[in-house]
Amino acid sequence: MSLRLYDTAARAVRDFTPLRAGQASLYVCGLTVQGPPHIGHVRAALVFDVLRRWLAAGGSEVTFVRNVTDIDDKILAKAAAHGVPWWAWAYENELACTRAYDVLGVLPPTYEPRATGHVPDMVALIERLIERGHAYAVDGDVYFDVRSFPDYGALTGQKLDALEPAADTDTDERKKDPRDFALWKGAKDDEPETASWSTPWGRGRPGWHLECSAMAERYLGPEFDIHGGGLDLRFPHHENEQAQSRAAGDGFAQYWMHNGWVTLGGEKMSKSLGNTALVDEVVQRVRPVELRYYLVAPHYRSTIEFTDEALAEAGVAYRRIESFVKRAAERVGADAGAAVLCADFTNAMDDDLGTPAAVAAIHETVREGNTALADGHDRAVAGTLGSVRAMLGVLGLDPLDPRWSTAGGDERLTQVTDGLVSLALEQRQAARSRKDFAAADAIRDQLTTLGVSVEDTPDGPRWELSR
RNA sequence: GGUGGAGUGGCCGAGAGGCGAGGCAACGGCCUGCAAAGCCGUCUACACGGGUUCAAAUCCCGUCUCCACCUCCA
Repeated sequence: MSLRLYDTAARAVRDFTPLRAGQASLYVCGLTVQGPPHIGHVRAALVFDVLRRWLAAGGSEVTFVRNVTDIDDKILAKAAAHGVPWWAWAYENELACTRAYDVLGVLPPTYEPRATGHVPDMVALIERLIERGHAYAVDGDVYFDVRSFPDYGALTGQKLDALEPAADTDTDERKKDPRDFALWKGAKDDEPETASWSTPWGRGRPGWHLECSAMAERYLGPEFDIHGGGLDLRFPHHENEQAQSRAAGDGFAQYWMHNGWVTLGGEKMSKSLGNTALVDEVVQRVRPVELRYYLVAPHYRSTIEFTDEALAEAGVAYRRIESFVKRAAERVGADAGAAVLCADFTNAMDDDLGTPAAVAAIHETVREGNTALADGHDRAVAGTLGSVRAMLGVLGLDPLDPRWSTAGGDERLTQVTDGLVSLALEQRQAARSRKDFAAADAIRDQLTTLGVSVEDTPDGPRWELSR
């Protein structure tokens, strides 16, 4: 089986056939950097990170572009409220987002363009749209003429006349149709000088949707394979992007993918509801790799209801896998065993990124590995270890990846600790061999109190810092 | 009003006409000096009411509940 993906535009799972064989081009809507990222924001990045890794694992050369929206109404408003320049506010939050992505092991995109750096591309696109009769300028604003484009609404199955007229746009009598949306917004007197650029229609700033069309074309060409983003972007954002680009003559995205929500208390995580869990906060409570497992294991199109219990459970499940990988690596070496993906895993991932079944395949291989470990079948241990690590790698969850290394401490201190614990364990082994179990257990209890958990294995005792 | 989703065992979470996903918890067993870890087993669920079918969690009709988008939004 080859890769099949759910295409929002087709409302069906379709075989993925890239425009250019052996290559895949992706454009994903990144964040509007108006505040620090929460779990929901980062889920979107994680979903497409897994897609990108899977495409690469299949041998594709992936070009992955994820934009940063660094100018918009909210950024301007929040920066003003905090008394800082809008560009400083945007950049500060962009850095916070980058840090959150990095903490969770999201690979950097091939390129990460910012809206403010692409005004000339946007102007050129607007000019094309005006020439083709799909846009018109009024008093420094430029609008897309939705009536001029019969396919408007195709992506999400909207009929123009059935759309609920929006209060703010409906009253604007300069527009030909209330649903016409802004390609370009003329500068207003109360907005900072630095937030406008000069254009043939006067000074102003980009409308939200335009940037993605312009940047996707610049980096990926007039048509590309996959466009992704959160569910809420389907309409109007993605609908408008598609309308602009196609009205301008571009083929644009061949597949549209949208990830589901992270909810809290049954509702979409959002600033306005105040029900957000910031990445920085959650990462204080659980290890980032466990948070990643939690967000990657459910199917990307399903809702994740964020609860501490579910998060803790994900941590336990992940540690089961991690524990096998570490014990197996100690036994046969980290790189023993070929990186073979199980057929179940591959089939699951090919079926619209079925991470739940893929994770189940990992757990089953772990069970085989544990059995091999107990039976002392080192070749089987090596085989399952190689396989498990390869599968985890696709999901960005390999515990042996240096990125997850918790070490980072003083190396000399680590050596001393290791020596001291070994010393204690030798004492304990001596007590055990003379059947003085009271003494042996006392040593183990003391170590436990200090946060060192001890377990006896056929290869002797092993220890690690408990969590 | 328009559009699109969801309701699964104690919990998380897949599946989408027949063959008990997987994980967590619980219980029983094996292993262990005792633990821990691990392994084996038990717990047979699909919102409700009808219908189609030899067979329905899965298809059809109806009902209820919840969520999302149509304004900024991952």
